[in-house]
Amino acid sequence: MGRAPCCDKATVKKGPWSPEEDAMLKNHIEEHGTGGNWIALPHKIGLKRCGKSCRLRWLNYLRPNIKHGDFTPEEDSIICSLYISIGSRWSIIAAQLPGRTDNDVKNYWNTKLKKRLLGRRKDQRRRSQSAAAAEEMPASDNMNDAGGERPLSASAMERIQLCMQLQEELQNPLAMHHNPLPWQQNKHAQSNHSFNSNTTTSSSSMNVTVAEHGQSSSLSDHLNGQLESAAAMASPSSGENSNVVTIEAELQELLYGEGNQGRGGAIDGGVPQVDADCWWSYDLQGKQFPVNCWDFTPETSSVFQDYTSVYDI
DNA sequence: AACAGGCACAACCGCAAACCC
DNA sequence: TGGGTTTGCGGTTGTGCCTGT
Repeated sequence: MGRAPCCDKATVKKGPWSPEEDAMLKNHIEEHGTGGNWIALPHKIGLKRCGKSCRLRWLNYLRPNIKHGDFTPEEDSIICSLYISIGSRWSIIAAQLPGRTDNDVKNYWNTKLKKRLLGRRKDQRRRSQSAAAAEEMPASDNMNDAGGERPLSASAMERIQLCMQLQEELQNPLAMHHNPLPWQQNKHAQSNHSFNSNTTTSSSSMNVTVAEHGQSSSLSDHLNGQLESAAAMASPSSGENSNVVTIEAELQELLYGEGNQGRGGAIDGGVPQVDADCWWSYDLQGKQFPVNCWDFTPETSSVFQDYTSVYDI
């Protein structure tokens, strides 16, 4: 017995929405609301669409106040800083951008921002192919004794890579001249951004504060230490698991860690940083957002080793 | 001019959480 | 409290347009 389908796939229409379908859905929702049941809605108005499809169409396209078109540098900055902080929590990131949907933000990140930040489009393909080839190698070639471990998620890999690049930029600010990070393009913006979620999650009391600060060596030094350790870990002479776990713990602590809350996981040197005492506070009607949301778990350590090798760390 | 590959965006899929009875 | 249903989310895919060769 599998999971029951949410709709009858045989009779449900798929693919792009026609203007007529849009009009039907929009008119109905504007007049009657969703009725609290997306599954029943298409049947009610005679649309041959899955309820989920209707919901998505409404939220991402038909809903009032949806903003289409180019993202502003401020929005770029918000997306980048939040992505580095919390990863691919697109709905949360989108909640900080009035009129933007999670799908919009996700697409924008995947097609533009990511490439702009990483700045290694061509190179990346070659490397990811190498990584893919490496994944296909027998477990004994590719994994440590633990075996059968899950690979890092793509977003975790990206965040590692972004942190790596960030570290490089902090070491050599001039290197950013040709490919500045969005927040660096925006040097003259106000020194503090305070975002309040008041859009799609209007009941949310989530607050994220991102500030720009002057250059400081603390994070740069700290990152240096982490990355040197990572390089040492990746070298053939130091493949012990205990080292790997230590690196992970330190990296995690540096970026998100419990013991680090006093300094708020701050990122200095012109990079948006989250507010000190509670670098990422999230309280949605009493629900606490997990602080350590980077899926960089001890069980992924061997893959981290692979990563450091593939990316020439 | 024709073709191939890249890119951007919309839409779909499957899973897990939330909700309801 | 447990099971079924619905919703929300993130990842992935499909498709049309653009660009380079």
